[in-house]
Amino acid sequence: MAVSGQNLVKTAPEVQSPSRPRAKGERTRDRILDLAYDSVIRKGFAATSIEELVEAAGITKSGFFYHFKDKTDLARQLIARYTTENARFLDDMAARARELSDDPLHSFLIFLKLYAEAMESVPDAHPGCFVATVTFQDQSFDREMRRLTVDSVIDWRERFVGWLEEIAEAYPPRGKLAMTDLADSILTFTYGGMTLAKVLGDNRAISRQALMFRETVRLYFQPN
Amino acid sequence: MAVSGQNLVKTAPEVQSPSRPRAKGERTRDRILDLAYDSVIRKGFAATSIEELVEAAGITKSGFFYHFKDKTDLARQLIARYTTENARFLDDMAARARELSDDPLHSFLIFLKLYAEAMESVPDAHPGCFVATVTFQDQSFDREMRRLTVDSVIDWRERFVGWLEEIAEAYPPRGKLAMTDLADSILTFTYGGMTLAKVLGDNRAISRQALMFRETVRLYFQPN
DNA sequence: TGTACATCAGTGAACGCGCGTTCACTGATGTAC
DNA sequence: TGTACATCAGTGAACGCGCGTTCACTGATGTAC
Repeated sequence: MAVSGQNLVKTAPEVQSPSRPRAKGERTRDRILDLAYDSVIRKGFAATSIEELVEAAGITKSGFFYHFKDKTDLARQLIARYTTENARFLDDMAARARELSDDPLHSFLIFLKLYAEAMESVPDAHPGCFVATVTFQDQSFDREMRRLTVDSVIDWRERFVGWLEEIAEAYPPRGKLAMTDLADSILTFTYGGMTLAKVLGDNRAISRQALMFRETVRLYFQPN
Repeated sequence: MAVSGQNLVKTAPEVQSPSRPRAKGERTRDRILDLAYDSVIRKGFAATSIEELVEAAGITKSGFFYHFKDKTDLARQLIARYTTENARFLDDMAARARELSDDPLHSFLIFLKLYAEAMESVPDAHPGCFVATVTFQDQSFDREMRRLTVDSVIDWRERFVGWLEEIAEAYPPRGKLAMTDLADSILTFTYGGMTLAKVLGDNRAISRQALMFRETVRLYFQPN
């Protein structure tokens, strides 16, 4: 209980004495990151002002600059934090799905079901949403940040491709689709579903698309 | 040749004497809209400054305010123009596809092929990209503008739903997917493909996803 | 156990710059008589 | 055919406000001896 209840995200590489109660400054910084996350999801990074963040966090503007070198540094830390969190999110889900079935196709279908459920309850809370929002909106980010997001996307694409190839070996596919394109579909319906959700004000758009893709996979690999 | 070679987009409801050479002011305004379109696609609306637009257009900032009441008015005119253009774009494509086959499924597959081709050559030039970018990025837009985009999205969703239902009547579908979800997929892979294209720097992302969806449709309705 | 110093986590005031917006004014073109 | 006036399509200068950033300073907590 001492350690496990703590914050899930650990950005700073400071490793010493992990059981010690977290410093005050670290909590403030995390609070700012939380607030920034919400605001960026809703309005984008450029429209998120430092002023509104510090007001909500209950400190002054100069307090912000104690924790972050400049606004770009905030972006950097946000991206680092949420690419990590996104990886863990998908990782956990994939692991659970794999546990529930030894068959690659079945576990993949379970994974998509879990994914759809997660998207239905709190679509905005999905850390991938943050990554999508940011990459979509800001060209002003430097190479380092772009690499972080690109790497995380490519990383996941490859893991899905591997999974799909495993499936294709056990279940001969009906068509000649490239597994890469199939894997990309997961990213595509997530990002596209977010947009649709925003446009239509329909929170369930992502999960509906997830279930649709699930049907596609099922039909594509299922023996007649 | 006199009329047909003119600008395709007609925003102003001024109908009198259409064969008269266009006024100087109208050309300037259109030039600004063109420049704004490119910039919004690349950087978003908030990051598009009036200053850069007028410099590129070769006029002064006050000249801008002769043509547009304020910056919001620019957004309004852009949205009006590109929802119209997007409708025409899809309309033409659907009509051509329908001409090439009487069968609803076949013509739909042709439509998706044409769509994929169009996305491959110039993905950014697709007016739908503008609509997506704008709705995704700016919450600050007023009800009138949101309605314009929402209406155009819903309008197209319904047309696709109708088409798909027509197909489902002729070709009994393999599963129990809602036609609405299938229709939404077209929007989803377009928007999601744009994001993917931006993240990976891969222009062909949308067309690859379009062809994947085409396979899905083919498999879903094709008699065994 | 007390004192000296260092670090932490900020405060408060000011600055400067970009950017949207306004306002008075202007040369060129169009229209009425 | 010329004159008077109106509209078009802008110019140029100035304003104000938000917002990111800086800088000198400060109370509280931690550490060395």
